Amino acid sequence: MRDEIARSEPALALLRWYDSAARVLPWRVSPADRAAGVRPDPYRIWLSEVMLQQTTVAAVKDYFHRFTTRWPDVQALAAAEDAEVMAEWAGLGYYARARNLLACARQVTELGGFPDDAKALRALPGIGPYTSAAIASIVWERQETVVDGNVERVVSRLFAVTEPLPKSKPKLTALAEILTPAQRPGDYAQAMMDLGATICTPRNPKCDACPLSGFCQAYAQGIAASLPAKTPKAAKPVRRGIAYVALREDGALLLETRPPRGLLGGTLGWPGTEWRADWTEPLPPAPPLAAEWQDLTGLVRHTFTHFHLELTVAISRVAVDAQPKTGAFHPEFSPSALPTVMRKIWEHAASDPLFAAHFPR
DNA sequence: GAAACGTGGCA
DNA sequence: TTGCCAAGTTT
Repeated sequence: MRDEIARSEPALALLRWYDSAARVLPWRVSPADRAAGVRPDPYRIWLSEVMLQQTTVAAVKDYFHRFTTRWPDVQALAAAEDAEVMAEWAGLGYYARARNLLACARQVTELGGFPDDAKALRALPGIGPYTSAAIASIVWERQETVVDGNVERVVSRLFAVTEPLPKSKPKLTALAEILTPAQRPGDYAQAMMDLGATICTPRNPKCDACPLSGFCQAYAQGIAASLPAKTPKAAKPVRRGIAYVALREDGALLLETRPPRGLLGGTLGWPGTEWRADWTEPLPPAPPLAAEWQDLTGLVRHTFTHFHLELTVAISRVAVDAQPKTGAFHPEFSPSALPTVMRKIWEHAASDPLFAAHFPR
């Protein structure tokens, strides 16, 4: 029991800090409102947590607003078309999240609501160890421990864990679980993440302003900024390919929905060659229809998680009766419905005189 | 366990 | 310009 109390000291200090310093976020219930009995909306917490996976708060905010405006509850989202959700997600990245989001919404609707424990949440598509703990603690006040990048950083510093990630992950998780209080586990989880985002930052941590500095072994040793250590990542290879942008005489553009799995799975894009690292000169063309293709000067560059991409863009204007081998002509087209790499290709093509008349900038 | 999976901001 | 980093999950 004495150990329990001792362990809870950092948690209590953190919660005191959170009560006065909690960030205001569109999906969050303030600590004061939470204390008054306001329960967060599981739909909004779930949606925000999925959007926030490997993604900054700044990048998420507009998407969260558009999603909740268009689909105010999980039943509305469950009834949406796949293509509508993919288009609304376009630009946010990690598109498996959008596919799993919709699958999850449909399962939850079938179940009649979100499960109220971590294990059942964990069984849903797109919900892993982190997200299940986040929803269970924040929404349902379960004593579950969230372990995200923030928590890994905070805990590795508190206990001066010098072993590099990802090998140290089990140790960090165990330490984080010890810290988690039985009271206010949801506010505690959010406080840990706020602390990591605003005070215990990756670079130049603000230890002078940290409510936990008195408990922090890395601070005491003067090594906070160097933690957590991480195993170096492999260098990114370069892949190359050709993208084809066909403009029909009536203004329609040739697009295809990519296969439902893998890179950019289920998103809209321009037809093209494969993106290969073992390219030969010149790259064998693979146009989606027979036409006079004009190679644009310059390259479209884009970097994914594990490779750099350099694309040549070929454009053509085709007759209204043109029959593509792949994809379909879209009379209505918005660049915002494209993932970023495809939007870059569009920007490149639209700047060419052949297209510029149709799409004044 | 390792690799695949996006994007934008920052030093 | 380049590499690191952000509220991870799936296979």
